[in-house]
Amino acid sequence: MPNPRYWLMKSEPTAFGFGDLVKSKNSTNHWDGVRNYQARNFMREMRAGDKVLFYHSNCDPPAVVGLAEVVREAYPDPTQFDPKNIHYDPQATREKPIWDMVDLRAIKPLRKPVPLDALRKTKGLEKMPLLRRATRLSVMPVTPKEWEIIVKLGG
DNA sequence: GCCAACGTTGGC
DNA sequence: GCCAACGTTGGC
Repeated sequence: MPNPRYWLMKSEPTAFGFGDLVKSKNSTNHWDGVRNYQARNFMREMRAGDKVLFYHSNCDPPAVVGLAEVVREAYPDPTQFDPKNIHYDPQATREKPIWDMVDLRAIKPLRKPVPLDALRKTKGLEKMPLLRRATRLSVMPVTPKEWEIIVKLGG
Protein backbone atom coordinates (compact mmCIF):
# COMPACT_ATOMS: atom_id res chain seq x y z
CA MET A 1 0.00 0.00 0.00
CA PRO A 2 1.17 3.57 -0.59
CA ASN A 3 2.41 5.45 2.44
CA PRO A 4 -0.61 7.00 4.09
CA ARG A 5 0.22 10.16 5.93
CA TYR A 6 -2.72 10.04 8.30
CA TRP A 7 -3.84 7.56 10.94
CA LEU A 8 -6.36 7.06 13.67
CA MET A 9 -5.42 5.46 16.98
CA LYS A 10 -7.82 4.40 19.70
CA SER A 11 -7.23 4.54 23.41
CA GLU A 12 -9.44 4.19 26.43
CA PRO A 13 -9.19 7.50 28.27
CA THR A 14 -9.24 5.70 31.61
CA ALA A 15 -6.04 3.92 30.55
CA PHE A 16 -4.28 6.64 28.56
CA GLY A 17 -6.16 9.64 27.23
CA PHE A 18 -5.15 12.55 25.04
CA GLY A 19 -4.73 14.61 28.20
CA ASP A 20 -2.13 12.15 29.42
CA LEU A 21 -0.19 12.62 26.19
CA VAL A 22 -0.38 16.41 26.55
CA LYS A 23 0.93 16.15 30.11
CA SER A 24 3.82 13.90 29.10
CA LYS A 25 7.34 15.29 28.83
CA ASN A 26 7.57 17.22 25.54
CA SER A 27 3.92 16.18 25.01
CA THR A 28 5.45 12.93 23.83
CA ASN A 29 4.93 9.34 24.87
CA HIS A 30 5.16 5.83 23.52
CA TRP A 31 2.09 3.91 22.35
CA ASP A 32 2.55 0.51 23.92
CA GLY A 33 0.25 -2.44 24.39
CA VAL A 34 -0.86 -3.05 20.81
CA ARG A 35 -1.41 -6.83 20.55
CA ASN A 36 -3.16 -7.13 17.23
CA TYR A 37 -1.20 -7.98 14.10
CA GLN A 38 -3.08 -5.73 11.74
CA ALA A 39 -2.72 -2.78 14.07
CA ARG A 40 0.96 -3.56 14.58
CA ASN A 41 1.54 -3.75 10.86
CA PHE A 42 -0.04 -0.33 10.39
CA MET A 43 2.22 1.06 13.09
CA ARG A 44 5.20 -0.32 11.23
CA GLU A 45 4.15 1.68 8.19
CA MET A 46 4.12 4.93 10.13
CA ARG A 47 6.79 7.48 9.37
CA ALA A 48 8.02 10.35 11.50
CA GLY A 49 5.83 13.34 10.77
CA ASP A 50 2.71 11.32 9.98
CA LYS A 51 -0.39 12.81 11.59
CA VAL A 52 -2.66 10.94 13.97
CA LEU A 53 -6.27 11.37 15.07
CA PHE A 54 -6.44 10.47 18.75
CA TYR A 55 -9.70 8.65 19.47
CA HIS A 56 -11.21 7.90 22.86
CA SER A 57 -12.98 4.54 22.95
CA ASN A 58 -15.07 2.78 25.57
CA CYS A 59 -16.28 6.03 27.07
CA ASP A 60 -19.17 8.44 26.76
CA PRO A 61 -19.15 9.69 24.14
CA PRO A 62 -16.54 7.89 22.09
CA ALA A 63 -14.88 10.65 20.07
CA VAL A 64 -11.89 11.95 18.16
CA VAL A 65 -10.43 14.33 20.70
CA GLY A 66 -7.03 15.48 19.50
CA LEU A 67 -4.28 15.61 16.93
CA ALA A 68 -0.86 14.09 17.33
CA GLU A 69 2.14 13.24 15.20
CA VAL A 70 4.55 10.37 14.93
CA VAL A 71 7.95 11.35 16.29
CA ARG A 72 9.59 7.94 16.49
CA GLU A 73 8.98 5.07 14.13
CA ALA A 74 8.23 1.50 15.21
CA TYR A 75 10.55 -0.11 17.77
CA PRO A 76 10.06 -3.03 20.15
CA ASP A 77 7.45 -2.60 22.87
CA PRO A 78 9.25 -3.51 26.13
CA THR A 79 6.02 -4.54 27.87
CA GLN A 80 6.04 -7.77 25.83
CA PHE A 81 9.13 -8.93 27.77
CA ASP A 82 7.81 -8.13 31.25
CA PRO A 83 6.03 -11.06 32.96
CA LYS A 84 4.43 -8.65 35.40
CA ASN A 85 2.94 -6.52 32.65
CA ILE A 86 -0.59 -7.11 31.48
CA HIS A 87 0.70 -7.05 27.90
CA TYR A 88 3.37 -9.67 28.53
CA ASP A 89 3.79 -12.09 25.65
CA PRO A 90 5.71 -15.26 26.62
CA GLN A 91 6.44 -15.97 22.96
CA ALA A 92 8.37 -12.75 22.50
CA THR A 93 12.11 -12.60 23.14
CA ARG A 94 14.54 -9.71 22.97
CA GLU A 95 16.19 -11.44 20.02
CA LYS A 96 12.84 -11.90 18.31
CA PRO A 97 10.38 -9.26 19.48
CA ILE A 98 6.84 -9.58 18.20
CA TRP A 99 5.24 -6.29 19.17
CA ASP A 100 6.23 -2.75 18.31
CA MET A 101 5.25 0.69 19.44
CA VAL A 102 5.72 4.23 18.12
CA ASP A 103 6.21 7.54 19.91
CA LEU A 104 3.57 10.22 19.47
CA ARG A 105 3.65 13.91 20.26
CA ALA A 106 0.43 15.78 20.98
CA ILE A 107 -0.20 18.63 18.54
CA LYS A 108 -3.41 20.02 19.99
CA PRO A 109 -6.78 18.98 21.33
CA LEU A 110 -9.71 19.52 18.99
CA ARG A 111 -11.69 22.61 19.99
CA LYS A 112 -14.80 20.48 19.56
CA PRO A 113 -14.23 16.75 19.98
CA VAL A 114 -15.97 14.84 17.20
CA PRO A 115 -18.17 12.11 18.66
CA LEU A 116 -18.76 8.80 16.97
CA ASP A 117 -22.39 9.56 16.12
CA ALA A 118 -21.29 12.73 14.31
CA LEU A 119 -18.73 10.72 12.35
CA ARG A 120 -21.47 8.30 11.34
CA LYS A 121 -23.65 11.14 10.08
CA THR A 122 -20.94 12.80 8.03
CA LYS A 123 -20.69 12.23 4.29
CA GLY A 124 -17.31 11.09 3.10
CA LEU A 125 -16.42 9.04 6.16
CA GLU A 126 -18.49 5.95 5.33
CA LYS A 127 -15.44 3.89 4.41
CA MET A 128 -13.61 4.37 7.69
CA PRO A 129 -12.98 1.03 9.43
CA LEU A 130 -13.80 2.81 12.68
CA LEU A 131 -17.45 3.01 11.64
CA ARG A 132 -17.78 -0.65 10.80
CA ARG A 133 -19.87 -2.42 13.36
CA ALA A 134 -17.82 -3.74 16.24
CA THR A 135 -14.45 -3.11 14.68
CA ARG A 136 -11.65 -3.97 17.03
CA LEU A 137 -8.89 -2.44 14.98
CA SER A 138 -7.11 0.09 17.18
CA VAL A 139 -4.76 1.55 14.57
CA MET A 140 -5.98 2.38 11.08
CA PRO A 141 -5.08 4.53 8.11
CA VAL A 142 -7.09 7.69 7.37
CA THR A 143 -7.30 9.23 3.92
CA PRO A 144 -6.31 12.90 3.44
CA LYS A 145 -9.94 13.68 2.65
CA GLU A 146 -11.19 11.98 5.82
CA TRP A 147 -8.57 13.81 7.83
CA GLU A 148 -9.66 17.14 6.39
CA ILE A 149 -13.35 16.46 7.11
CA ILE A 150 -12.74 15.40 10.71
CA VAL A 151 -10.34 18.22 11.54
CA LYS A 152 -12.86 20.69 10.12
CA LEU A 153 -15.64 19.17 12.26
CA GLY A 154 -13.38 19.52 15.26
CA GLY A 155 -13.12 23.26 14.76
C1' DG B 1 -23.53 -4.48 32.63
C1' DC B 2 -24.88 -6.67 28.34
C1' DC B 3 -23.71 -8.84 24.42
C1' DA B 4 -22.49 -8.86 19.25
C1' DA B 5 -18.59 -9.20 16.61
C1' DC B 6 -14.49 -11.06 15.66
C1' DG B 7 -9.47 -12.37 16.36
C1' DT B 8 -7.03 -16.15 18.50
C1' DT B 9 -6.27 -20.69 20.33
C1' DG B 10 -6.03 -25.42 20.43
C1' DG B 11 -8.00 -30.14 19.83
C1' DC B 12 -8.54 -33.17 16.40
C1' DG C 1 -6.09 -26.95 8.24
C1' DC C 2 -10.79 -26.92 10.12
C1' DC C 3 -13.63 -24.98 13.26
C1' DA C 4 -15.68 -24.71 18.02
C1' DA C 5 -14.64 -22.51 22.15
C1' DC C 6 -12.82 -18.74 24.26
C1' DG C 7 -11.47 -14.01 25.33
C1' DT C 8 -11.60 -9.21 24.30
C1' DT C 9 -13.30 -4.97 22.36
C1' DG C 10 -16.20 -1.41 22.65
C1' DG C 11 -20.83 0.60 21.53
C1' DC C 12 -24.97 0.82 23.68
